Amino acid sequence: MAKDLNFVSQIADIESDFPQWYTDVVLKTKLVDYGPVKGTMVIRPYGYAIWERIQREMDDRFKAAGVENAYFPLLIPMSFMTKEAEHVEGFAPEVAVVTHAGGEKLSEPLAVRPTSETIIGYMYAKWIESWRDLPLRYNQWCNVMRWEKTTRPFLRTSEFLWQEGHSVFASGEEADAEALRMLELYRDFAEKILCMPVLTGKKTDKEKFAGAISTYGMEAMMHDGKSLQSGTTHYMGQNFAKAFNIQFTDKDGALKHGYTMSYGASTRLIGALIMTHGDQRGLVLPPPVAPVQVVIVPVAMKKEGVLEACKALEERLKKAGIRALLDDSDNSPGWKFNEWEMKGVPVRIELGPRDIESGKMTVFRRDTLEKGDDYSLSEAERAIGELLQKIGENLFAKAEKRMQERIVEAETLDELLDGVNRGNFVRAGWCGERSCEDKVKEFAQATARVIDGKRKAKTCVCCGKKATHAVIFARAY
RNA sequence: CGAGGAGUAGCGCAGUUUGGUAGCGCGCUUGGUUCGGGACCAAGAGGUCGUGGGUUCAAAUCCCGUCUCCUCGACCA
Repeated sequence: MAKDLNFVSQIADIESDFPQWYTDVVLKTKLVDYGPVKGTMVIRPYGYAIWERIQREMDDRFKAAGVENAYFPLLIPMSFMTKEAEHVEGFAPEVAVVTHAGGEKLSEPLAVRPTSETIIGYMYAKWIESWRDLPLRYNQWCNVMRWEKTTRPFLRTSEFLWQEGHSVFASGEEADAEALRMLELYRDFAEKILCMPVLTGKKTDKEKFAGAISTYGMEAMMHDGKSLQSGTTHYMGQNFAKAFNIQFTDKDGALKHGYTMSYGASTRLIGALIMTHGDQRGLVLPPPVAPVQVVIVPVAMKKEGVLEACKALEERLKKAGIRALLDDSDNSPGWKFNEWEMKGVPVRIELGPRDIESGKMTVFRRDTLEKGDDYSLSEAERAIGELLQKIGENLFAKAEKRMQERIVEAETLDELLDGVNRGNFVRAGWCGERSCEDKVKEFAQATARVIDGKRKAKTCVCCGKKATHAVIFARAY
């Protein structure tokens, strides 16, 4: 019989050793492996398939919003990086620079893009002449490089994949509205596709993007109560337009600078969904992004008719648009159960002689770990389709409930510290002063994640003066 | 970048204190029996001990350098 019933212990304990749990899960489920260069990751097929699902869903939404895809070069002249003062200050420490090529020293060093505002600004300046050229809204799917001190697969890697959208508008109001509109697009995506509740809102000046007027963020609560920024949008005003001479002749004949905004979401989203839904057995993948939505495990595979029935079921499900996979490998059924549970497949169908004889199938849900055997084989497409839907809704509801239960209020620094120590998000008043924000960080190792625009607060949690905003504070990844 | 830990077969580890033939479990290959929660038997393959140097008759083991990974801080999608 089972030799190693404790196989689950191969994964570190999710409650007491969450960071190690995360590392164990991403490696053991073959989402990623480490590359030979510090901080780089190889995204393996199972992980990349999730990214492809994310790309497709998000890209559809961008296109529906009127954004076009393009591609800009990886290498950026260093002189571009220095044109916007705050931008260069923010990114300089983490830029990788190419100094040699073709066996010779380059006359001008080239930055490996950490983000593409500068090179895109340069190109936009060439393309924009008239108000008729606006708004200009392009997006690119690409890799970027940021030389980070500490790295972790998906969460923070030296090189990562993302999309970056860059738009120019004739007015600041339009550009800022677009930043908010894209933030809502991200939220809708996170909720519907990743089944992940998020908090969205404006960032404090301390947390905003280098060179932006306003930064908006989408924050999600991870299993350990820490926050993960999962997407951001930025309104730059005319900062970049002036640095790169993005000008247009307006309807009134006057030459004006455009207003720019940008937005990005990265492979970090994969880390976010792992740390939102995962449990002690490993991954729990939301059906919309799961590379395999249904795994079919034959029982007593060699028995007459079993494999045939499994294959027929796989074909039917595929035809119904469900990503089904028949595992006809030589491993024992028990081994397959555990393996696919670790890999987070939302639904497992066990099909053996007993099921086939009675015209039923045994169905296991990854989210609740419940197993039912009263599913009619003849209605598999409908039943499984509905179940996948239900699983997605349940994952969202569970995560949403957990997050709401763990948003607490604080009026003093001690309460705030106590709140984050318990793994909560803490909503508190803030006077708007940088010094108070810094002090909160020093005192509680918590940062302002987003400004909660829907709530009011009376007094600043730090200095006790009149609060200008209610802010969500949390420890963050 | 600061503090701590770790690199020995694909994976997990022992061996290092006290230098002396490279070990174990799982996995892998082949054949057979199995299959309703990580099956069993038999036979096999697989390692420049992260890497560079040094000490020594002799280094996985001692010394110096260096690279990578993990955890915790400071910085970030």
